[in-house]
Amino acid sequence: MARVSRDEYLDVAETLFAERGFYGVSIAAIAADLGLTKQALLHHFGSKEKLYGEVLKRISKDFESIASRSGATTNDAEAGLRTFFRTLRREALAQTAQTRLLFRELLDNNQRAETVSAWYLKAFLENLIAMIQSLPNWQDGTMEEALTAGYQLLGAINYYAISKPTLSGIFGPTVFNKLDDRFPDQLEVLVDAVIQGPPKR
Amino acid sequence: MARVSRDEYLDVAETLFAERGFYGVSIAAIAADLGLTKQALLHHFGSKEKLYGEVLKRISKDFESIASRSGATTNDAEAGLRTFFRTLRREALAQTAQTRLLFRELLDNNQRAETVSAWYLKAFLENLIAMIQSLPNWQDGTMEEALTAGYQLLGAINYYAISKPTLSGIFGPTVFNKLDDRFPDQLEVLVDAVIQGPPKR
DNA sequence: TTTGTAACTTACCGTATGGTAGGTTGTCAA
DNA sequence: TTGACAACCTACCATACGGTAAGTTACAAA
Repeated sequence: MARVSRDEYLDVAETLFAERGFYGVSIAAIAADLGLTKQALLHHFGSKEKLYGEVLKRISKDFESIASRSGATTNDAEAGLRTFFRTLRREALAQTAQTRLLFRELLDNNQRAETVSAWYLKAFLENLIAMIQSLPNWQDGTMEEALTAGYQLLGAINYYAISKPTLSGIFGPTVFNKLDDRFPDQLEVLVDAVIQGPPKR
Repeated sequence: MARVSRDEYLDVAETLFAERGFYGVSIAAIAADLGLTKQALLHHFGSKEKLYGEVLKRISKDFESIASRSGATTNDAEAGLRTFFRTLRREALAQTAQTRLLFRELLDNNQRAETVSAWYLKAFLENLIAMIQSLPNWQDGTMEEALTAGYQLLGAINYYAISKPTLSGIFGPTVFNKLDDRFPDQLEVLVDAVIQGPPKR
């Protein structure tokens, strides 16, 4: 693999899959974006499904490194969690193609079996659970409560990350920029609320 | 339109579009699920795009009625907001096909222009902004801050609503049921945090 | 009893798709 | 200098797709 690097192939494929979904993109379209014929792509990756799988694998690796970089470094659990979600938000907004693609994966899941992303997601979520349960106020919180709390924050971040085109379309780019500006502080409010501990019964 | 009712057509189309996306479903597949040929579908709806549009229109109507039913009935803003999100959560989990389809719409948006959903979404979000800004502690909060806060809560709810297959797959249905059980209380924690007012600067 | 019409059907058609077969070309180690 | 191989290419194929055309059937109003 030489004239065009492997990462370039995957970059283009990732962007297009993220934008239009697996069925919405033809290998010919991806190849055309690279200035190649579709047979070049098939030569390198064997099939469309395998190419898609490679894209997912790479995202999975990227995510692992983000998770490990931002988590567990400090022994102050509260600060660690705050940093974790701050990093996650930054990354989700910076890598929108990846975020979109993972969303599609979440939506399709049941269809294309043997989902690559499920495996890394499991590790990711287990790490998140551990971080929350190590908070001072969460000592008697169950694992399910911790996951629920963490997952709600993930949703808040990711949902917003994929909504840029829609929100910009509805309210205009000026308003959207202000949203971007306010987002971190508002997120901090929710993270703080989680840090207070699980809901009382 | 008689032997099969219009709503049945739309039910099946909605389910399949939600499950596999616009490009992932053929009109022949939808027709087969109804025990018809694809030409019957084309006869009624003209084209695949128009059928899809009809599905979106119906969802849009459903959502409007939910929004109007659950909002603004009371003059206690706090209680109103709590009810609003509680209803939203219940509805998102009950109508997963609709939730999934709207998610896909959010992801595709830029592609198929003239998005039907954007219009109803605008009204929906403006209503949400108004509800938050009418909270006692939000009197000096900007519209962008209110939207950010509301959108984060929407994200928390919707993201979870489409994650059932994945979470069940990763942690098993038993754990997932516990999550379902804990979700409302944890959501209340976040709603409470929002009710406290916008983040201080 | 006829006539109109809605709800379908079978028979096609052009196009796009994923994938195969079999070259051609450039590079680089032996 | 040659041989091998990776990185492409053109040509082709079977299938599936969205959509059109031209019926057929059932039924209800005139």
